Amino acid sequence: MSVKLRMAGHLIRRLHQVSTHIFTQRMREAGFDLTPVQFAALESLRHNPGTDQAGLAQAVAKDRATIGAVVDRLEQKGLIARSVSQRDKRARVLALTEQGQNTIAAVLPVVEALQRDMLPGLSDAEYAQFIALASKAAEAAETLDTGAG
Amino acid sequence: MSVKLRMAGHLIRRLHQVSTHIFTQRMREAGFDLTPVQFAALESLRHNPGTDQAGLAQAVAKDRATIGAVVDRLEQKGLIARSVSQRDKRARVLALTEQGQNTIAAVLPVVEALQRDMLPGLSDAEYAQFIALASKAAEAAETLDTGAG
DNA sequence: AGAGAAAAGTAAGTAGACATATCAATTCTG
DNA sequence: CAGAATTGATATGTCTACTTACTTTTCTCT
Repeated sequence: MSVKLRMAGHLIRRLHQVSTHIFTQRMREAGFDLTPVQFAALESLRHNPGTDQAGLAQAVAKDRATIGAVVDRLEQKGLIARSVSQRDKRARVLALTEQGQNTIAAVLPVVEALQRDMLPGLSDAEYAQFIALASKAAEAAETLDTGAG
Repeated sequence: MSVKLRMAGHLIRRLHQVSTHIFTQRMREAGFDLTPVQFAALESLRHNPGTDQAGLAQAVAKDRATIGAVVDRLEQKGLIARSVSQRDKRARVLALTEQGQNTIAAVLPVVEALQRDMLPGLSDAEYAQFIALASKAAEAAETLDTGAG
């Protein structure tokens, strides 16, 4: 067994790559042009309309600069609206447009359906276990303040 | 429980982020300037000197274009040597320089030591289980030809 | 041997990801 | 209330990552 197959970091990078690949592929097949992060942003705004970019960044665990660029593209696609906040002129209030709402509604089942395929070769029990372990680790990391801020 | 916490893709992205963050941080603390992928490339070349860029790309599961850029930077840092292959003038033969060998030797224990911290909040048994499940999924994905080629 | 397919590397373009610095606005503190 | 610290957003730079297109070289098959 090579070194890389023992390395948590390498395995995680590999899984990340696979999941991104599957996401992009299925999305294109379904006739949509959304990246994983763009989807995450839309999904987050669906539940929390009216947040600003910093809030969105925190919600999807990315930094402000990254989310700024993501928001630019989503705005250009007409999926979200960006406006200056009244109470804080620094902040940009975000919300889904009608087209954005339609898109997320249409796309959600596709995304739910592909989750399972991101971890091929695992039984249902193993899949559930993986999700449980990953959740536990991710939450612990969040507590340790490790990651994007 | 929010949607994103059920989503395999989101969890994997989050773990990827945490692992990259820890890697970069510890590396810098140890006085080195190596990214995860640069490390993976060096580690691969240590075991397989004389491969070309396409071979390296396959070994670390990235595409040729990405590895080309990574190799550029490693060459500039003086860690690897790149030369035109005699038997195939298209190919670039790669090998660690002496500095590259010293670097990977010095860095390996640091990297081994931080693997565990990439998955915080997991017991030793859970960590082992995660590695096993991730390996299984990654290998299955490889078989399905999903990912970079 | 010669034509066509395949492969190695590179270039250009897009997107994510983050650090750092900067600017403007807001909040905290003395 | 004035100055300081903080925060929201953006700009810049670096690195990863992949696609598509292109050149050069090699391989294959007739």
